[in-house]
Amino acid sequence: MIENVRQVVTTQALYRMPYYIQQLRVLQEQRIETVSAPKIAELLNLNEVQVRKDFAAVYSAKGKPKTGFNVAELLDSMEELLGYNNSDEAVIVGAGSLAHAIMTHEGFQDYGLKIVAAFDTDADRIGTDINGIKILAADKISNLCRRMKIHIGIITVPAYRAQVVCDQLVAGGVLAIWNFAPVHLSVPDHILVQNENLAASLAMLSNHLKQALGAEA
Amino acid sequence: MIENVRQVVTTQALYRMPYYIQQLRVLQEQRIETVSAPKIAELLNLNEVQVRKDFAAVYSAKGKPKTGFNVAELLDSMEELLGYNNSDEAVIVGAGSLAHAIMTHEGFQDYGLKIVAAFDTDADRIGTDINGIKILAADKISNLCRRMKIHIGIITVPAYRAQVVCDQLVAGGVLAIWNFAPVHLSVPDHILVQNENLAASLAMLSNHLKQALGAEA
DNA sequence: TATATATCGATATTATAATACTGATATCCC
DNA sequence: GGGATATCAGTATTATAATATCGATATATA
Repeated sequence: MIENVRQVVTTQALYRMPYYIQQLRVLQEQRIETVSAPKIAELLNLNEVQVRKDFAAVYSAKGKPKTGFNVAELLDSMEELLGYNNSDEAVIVGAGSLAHAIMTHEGFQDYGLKIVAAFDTDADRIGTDINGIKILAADKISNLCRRMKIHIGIITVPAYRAQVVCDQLVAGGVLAIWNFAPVHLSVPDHILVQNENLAASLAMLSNHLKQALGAEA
Repeated sequence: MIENVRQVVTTQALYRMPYYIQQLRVLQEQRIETVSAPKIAELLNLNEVQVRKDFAAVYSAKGKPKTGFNVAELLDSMEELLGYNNSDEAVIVGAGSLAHAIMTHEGFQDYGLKIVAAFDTDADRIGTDINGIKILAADKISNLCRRMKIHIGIITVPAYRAQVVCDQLVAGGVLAIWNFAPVHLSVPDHILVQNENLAASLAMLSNHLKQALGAEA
């Protein structure tokens, strides 16, 4: 039996990866070739050991005492891990202003996301296009996803529509869903739902403010 | 010495709150007056004990065996906790398409967020308005925040500008920052930075896909 | 060339969050 | 009215993630 030797990348570590990548790119622009875990930890306000472990999880080569890690190689393996090199095709459902923002956001191509179709139910929107991508009628979701072998669906519809849309995406063979609607979606076990919960973030802000202002009083 | 008896609300619990609220509202619309922890757990695909503990953390009254919790009261205390009732004023910096999406998103008022000013450096944008809110020159950030006693700053500028903007907000007395730029921001200890890390979410999706498609092959 | 030191990887410890378990109790149903 | 049972609250356990510690080693410096 072949054991998978490489350490598993934890959810939390994955969340930190984009920050490492961004920081490593800055260092690379400054022509800095090696960097130590403590240095990165200082820059990103993290714990040194945590950084070293995160690196170990994605970068099979070793760091050198007194020197640290090779910036270019680290960057490569992280970008590889996050799939920045091979692009995943996605569709987006709900062609409102949030969809517009996502579709015109240039960064996402660099991150390996390519939106190939958009859907809406609003007759006024169907047939128009955003950033060169045609907006199609929502009843074509499953069909198109299946035909084009789409694996990612992005949901930016209102809460009450989200589950229906989700079901259509799943029926179309989508394997991962990026959900911007503030609802829990029920899906089969093998499907990943990544919730972009803006309301939850706001909850954090609000709670912090309450504490901060309350303590003051 | 007075002890604070109420259980502290953990970060993770706060994240779940908006989902509870959404679900409770659905139940309320259906004229359902009480609900049990196991029922909510089933609907949101959570653990029953977790739900009960989350409830206990925000709702000082008790649930009843065999019956559960009062939907309306639970909802009230959660909305109170998250500050949905008293609205926090905020400014947004970087008037691009993401800012547009946030400013036109109607839900946020309900969540107690009121955006009162927008800033940009682009001369073409300054003086125009989004959704009735004037776009001002970015060099006025600190001043306006201080004058209007703004406590929340939203950052939607490109990565390389984010730290500068952040410093201006902090200088203006802002206490909490909602950061959509994919960079780590350095701030004094008492300031909360809530990162809306879209790149990290994408990383999750991508990683899941790699696993799912890899296993298949 | 010898010594000091920054950093490494590995292991141990601690903190935080999730889940399982247990006895008590309000409601339901016969 | 008297079980049967769903649910509760509280406590115990387990899982996960973060941090501290320690011996080993590559580089720098005297």
